[in-house]
Amino acid sequence: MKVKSIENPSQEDLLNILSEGLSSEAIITIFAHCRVHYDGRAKSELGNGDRVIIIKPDGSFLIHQREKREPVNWQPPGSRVSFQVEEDRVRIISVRRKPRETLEVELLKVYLASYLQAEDSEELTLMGSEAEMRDYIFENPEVIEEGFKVLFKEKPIKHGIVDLLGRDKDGNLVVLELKRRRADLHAVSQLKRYVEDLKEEHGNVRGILVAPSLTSGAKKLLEKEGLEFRRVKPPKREKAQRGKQKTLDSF
Amino acid sequence: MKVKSIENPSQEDLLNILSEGLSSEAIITIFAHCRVHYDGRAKSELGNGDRVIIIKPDGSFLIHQREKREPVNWQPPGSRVSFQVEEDRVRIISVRRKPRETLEVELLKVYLASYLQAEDSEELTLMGSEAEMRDYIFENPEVIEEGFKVLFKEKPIKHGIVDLLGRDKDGNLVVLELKRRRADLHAVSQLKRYVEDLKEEHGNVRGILVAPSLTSGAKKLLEKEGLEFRRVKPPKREKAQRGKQKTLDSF
DNA sequence: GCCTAGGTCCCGTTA
DNA sequence: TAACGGGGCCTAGGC
Repeated sequence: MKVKSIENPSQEDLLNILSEGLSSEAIITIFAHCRVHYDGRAKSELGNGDRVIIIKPDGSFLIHQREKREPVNWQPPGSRVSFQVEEDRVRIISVRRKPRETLEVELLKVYLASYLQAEDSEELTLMGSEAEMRDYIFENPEVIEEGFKVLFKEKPIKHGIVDLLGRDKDGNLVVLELKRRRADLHAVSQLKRYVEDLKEEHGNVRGILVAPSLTSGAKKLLEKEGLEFRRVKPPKREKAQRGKQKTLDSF
Repeated sequence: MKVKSIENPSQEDLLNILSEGLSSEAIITIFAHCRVHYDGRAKSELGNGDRVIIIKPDGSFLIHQREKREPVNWQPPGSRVSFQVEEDRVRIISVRRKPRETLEVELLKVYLASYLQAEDSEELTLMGSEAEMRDYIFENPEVIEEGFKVLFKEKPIKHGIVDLLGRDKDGNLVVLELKRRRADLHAVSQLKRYVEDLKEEHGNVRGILVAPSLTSGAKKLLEKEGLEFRRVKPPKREKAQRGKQKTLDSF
């Protein structure tokens, strides 16, 4: 039986769903009027209301209100679930170690208890990421400028990791910072950090921000710092297997 | 009737749940074997598998696999849901405008269709945020150092917005960058940007990173740049109503 | 485990 | 609306 659900379950029904769901590695979903307490990296309280609660077999724990994409409270994968039974109510507790965090849901009224023994071996294939942009430029360095050659992908330097490092036709070192979406002040600061880092050991170093567009503030700071911009949109292409080759030569 | 659920629903049952759920502003939850297509800021494909699908009345749309805290596919609040009926299957489509994004779920087999007319007026109260840290320092500037005085909270400068701006006992301008958790390279770059910005118009400017700890790389860069560190942990205290007072004086 | 950085980030706030 | 920065961010990839 792949799925099980009980509307307005008795306490016994609820405990059965929870035990069976947990032991069979199912995804458990509960509709309930509840209250939530969290303490860990931060601390929170949520008063009584109707929510959707999801417990996954990897320990992920989600509590959703009727709005927003984000769960109002949660626990990340690896957390351990248990439950406490009191006279008239059930408490679900999830504990994470390192950092220590506890999430406690007090179930005041359960409208629906259910689980699904999900079989799913598929993984998402995503197109249009920064990683694809990087591979695209690696293979087509001329989209940056004529004569540009890539030396390194994901190259660790003194303070950080550069997306792409290469040389222009005049032999200058060139740092590329890629953004899949509109680049902001943060992106410029990041690029500036890399350029200053490399300038300490090499002569002239150019920094180019590569993105579909720039925020107004990013443009101002970029120009003030003598950095450059190239407009490139992330390609939405099927990805072939990407080789791990990272270096062409010492520089 | 606050909740409704049907196991292994017929196509008619399923369409009823969807229509009723959407029109009554309920949270809809479906257990289904499905396939998913997304196109928008990026593009993705997800092959057949069992998932939990949640549709909220604000347009939020979540598709969860059996692992991870994050939905494998989603649509943010404000998206518009519709469905298409074919001979043997139902397709749920969610469209967002600005940017244009579409999410399409092909339901191959539905194990459970349900909705909850959730009533919930409670909001989360969170303790231990950076905002609380800021207020704490604003009220207790001596935790930074003896003689330190705050001038501005959340002060916009030329390139960015400074968390706290003040003066030390010698009259030097002091920029504080706060982090509620261990500060990294990014935080140092951010602080450096603010300090360089203010140095252009004021004489000596000190930059202090205020956080519970530092990453190794952040420490190295901080020292190299002549910036400082103060160890402060975010307070987990109940928040009173926070005044909006931001400035004490021109500087 | 720590560090570094991306994300279809989401989200709130402000000009 | 765009811009800016926080987040209990989460997640992936190195080391």
